[in-house]
Amino acid sequence: MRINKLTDYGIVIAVRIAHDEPGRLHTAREIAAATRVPQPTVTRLLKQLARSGILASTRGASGGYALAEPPEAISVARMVEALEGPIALTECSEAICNCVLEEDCAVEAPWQTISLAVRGALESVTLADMARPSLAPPLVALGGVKA
Amino acid sequence: MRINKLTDYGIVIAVRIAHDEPGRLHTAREIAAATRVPQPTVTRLLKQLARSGILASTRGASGGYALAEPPEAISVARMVEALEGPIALTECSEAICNCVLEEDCAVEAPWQTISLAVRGALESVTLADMARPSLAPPLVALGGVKA
DNA sequence: TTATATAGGACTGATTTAGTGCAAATTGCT
DNA sequence: AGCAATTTGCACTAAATCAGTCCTATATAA
Repeated sequence: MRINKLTDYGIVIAVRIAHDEPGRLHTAREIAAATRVPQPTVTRLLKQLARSGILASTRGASGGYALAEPPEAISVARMVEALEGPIALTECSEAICNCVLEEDCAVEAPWQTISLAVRGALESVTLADMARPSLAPPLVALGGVKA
Repeated sequence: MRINKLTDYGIVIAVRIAHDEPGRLHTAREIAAATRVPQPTVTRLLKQLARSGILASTRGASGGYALAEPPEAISVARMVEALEGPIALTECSEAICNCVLEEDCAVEAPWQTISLAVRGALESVTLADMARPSLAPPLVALGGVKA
């Protein structure tokens, strides 16, 4: 029930970029220094975020990375999916359930529902929300989702 | 972004017990045979569920396990917490954030909010819901939790 | 042409997870 | 009393995943 540490780092990195003025390029080295995440790891995460269209990369000298979209348009769900694949809490919540448990396993459908709800939670928080945590986050009083 | 396979098994096991008439005792061997989860693993999970008060155990010959409460009273969140500890998506969503990233890391608060929302989703589905998946689950149309 | 970046992949060590095994305690039955 | 079935608790091992590193190729500015 945890996201990867790498995913966590990736989001911290994206937040770091979102913090700065839009459009400005950030190099892997600069971000590594600022966030204290080891540089090779930063490099890898930046590549991955760029490949999935969240960051825009500019190659060559004086190149770097910038957000490909405004931070309000980038949800946490999207970043998680970019960094660690589709959000599925169990094997059975994926498209093809090939677990070997009892046939009337019966747990599949509820898990898909739960995954959807979790995904909704991650969907409703954006990079912009993460970048300014002093303000009240949008989900404040949300303890349950029943109602 | 996955729950442990063991947690998944644990829930399948609990559902299996919930399926049967209430109060009837189930041995580890019987459940292993029914669910196809290896018996030593079943044993361990049953112990863990019993220790956290979700199952009631009876020792000795003709002993076994039964639900300690009606299935409607046991949420998925509770089972997840019993089997793999508190629900915290990142280190920073825990009580004490001792990550070594930048000081103005700024990601802590939003993560706590997200964790809370995820917890809400897991809270709103009970063992009873898992046990009868043919009926429409309660969260059906829930795509986002913003409103 | 050179220095600075990203792009992509392969590789390694560490940590976690899944699964196993064994000795002790408890209870029912004969 | 003794035996068989069952839970309890801990320790151990093998496998998978994760975090982190390194190297080579490609692109661009000066």
